[in-house]
Amino acid sequence: MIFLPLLLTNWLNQIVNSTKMNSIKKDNTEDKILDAATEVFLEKGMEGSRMQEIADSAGINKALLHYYFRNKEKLFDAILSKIMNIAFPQIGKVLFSDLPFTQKVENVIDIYIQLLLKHPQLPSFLIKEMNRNGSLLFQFIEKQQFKIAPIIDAIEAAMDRGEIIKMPPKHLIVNIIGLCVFPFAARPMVKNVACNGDDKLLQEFLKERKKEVKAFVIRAIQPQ
Amino acid sequence: MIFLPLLLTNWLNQIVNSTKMNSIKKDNTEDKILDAATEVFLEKGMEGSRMQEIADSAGINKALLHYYFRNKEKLFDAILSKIMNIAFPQIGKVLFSDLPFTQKVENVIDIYIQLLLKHPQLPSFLIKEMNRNGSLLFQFIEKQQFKIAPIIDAIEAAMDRGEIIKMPPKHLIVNIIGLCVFPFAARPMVKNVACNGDDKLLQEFLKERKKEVKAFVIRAIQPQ
DNA sequence: CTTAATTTTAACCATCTAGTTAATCTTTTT
DNA sequence: AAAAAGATTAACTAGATGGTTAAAATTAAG
Repeated sequence: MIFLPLLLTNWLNQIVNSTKMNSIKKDNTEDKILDAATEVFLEKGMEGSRMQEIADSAGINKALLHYYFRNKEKLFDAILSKIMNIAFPQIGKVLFSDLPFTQKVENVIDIYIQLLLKHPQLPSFLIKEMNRNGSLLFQFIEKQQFKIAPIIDAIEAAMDRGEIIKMPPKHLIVNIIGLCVFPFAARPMVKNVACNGDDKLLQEFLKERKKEVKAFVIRAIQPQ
Repeated sequence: MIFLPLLLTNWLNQIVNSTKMNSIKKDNTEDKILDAATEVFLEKGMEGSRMQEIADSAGINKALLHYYFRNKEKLFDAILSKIMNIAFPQIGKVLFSDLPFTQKVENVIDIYIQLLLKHPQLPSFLIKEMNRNGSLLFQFIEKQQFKIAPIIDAIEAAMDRGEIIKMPPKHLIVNIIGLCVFPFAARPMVKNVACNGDDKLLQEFLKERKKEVKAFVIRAIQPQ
């Protein structure tokens, strides 16, 4: 029975790595720019980033940035879809498999926190940008034809089957995402208040989240 | 028995209002500036805000801003402590009362979400600023002599008494705060994905959080 | 009422930053 | 090899923005 967790880990890494951003190092200039821009934008957001810093970070002249991407907005758009595709991984596969619902929930939490451990700046970046320009989200969600309805249907079906307790599905979704995402968004606070400002303790705490969030959610949704 | 919820509501409002920011409208310039600055900074953050906009919003000349507050940083610091004192309300009183622990948890959730309904920009503001300048938090927490240890002790005591299930106290704290805060931080997403972009639906959803978060947390921590 | 101190303003300055231009270096094509 | 196309650079421009200054308006003091 020991191979089961191994298999899960393996398959989980596949999903996460399929969306890795430091793709195969091409030495062509466009990719160098995109990689540098992704890093800087993720760290400082659209408004906090400087074209000069991105140029320096890519090891090129600032004018070359405008040669490849006409302006800052175009460059930002170019990396945004990349980032979005990382942030909204295809959890459909997990959700519409025929595992018990609680198992699906555990898998989703595993995938998400694994992803966040790899890209810890993602939540604060997205929160910053969506609050700066709400239509960003809207555009992306329309383009990706992302629909929440089937997820809600799946949750309601599980409730009807008595697999989990009844509650408004949207609140369940927000709860799960919030539990995964919040400590990463508020990392500096968690680090200072809960981990004495120690980076290693923080890292450990965030890794523990996988186990703790799963246990917490399961207790909250399992029928008595 | 009908007066009990009335009393609770009343007392809850007292706590929330004791930290209200639109204090008694004085017409002196300094307060006009502080009010305007608080609003603009909360909305757009330190870097996104413009001194000109704050001046306009306060109905004064830009130079007057520098007359009262030497520079942007000083002005920001002035409003930050104000905002911090709103964001970290004295939950000590609730936590160290002698109610059953689950009751304390419910009260804390009520207080927090009530506060967030009044100041919905708080979470995204704090996340933005703490990620921009981590030491902001650190300084404030040191100044306020905020200690997490007694809270953890109270939680552990409740666990030892068997009032709630055993789990790492820090994770419980992060879970509760995350469940309260996240949907406000990610408002634009919740609005678009869960509420069809409708503001009224969003408002209703956020109000429902009080009830839903309480029920969710209680189920997750109560002994079987 | 006059003078001094305080408050407010318009105009200005310095700096930062996105974006442009024209020239140079490199690669590809013929 | 010559010419053309593409990639890269240094130097520059325009506009925004934080901050200053000196004068004008207002209030307080004698």
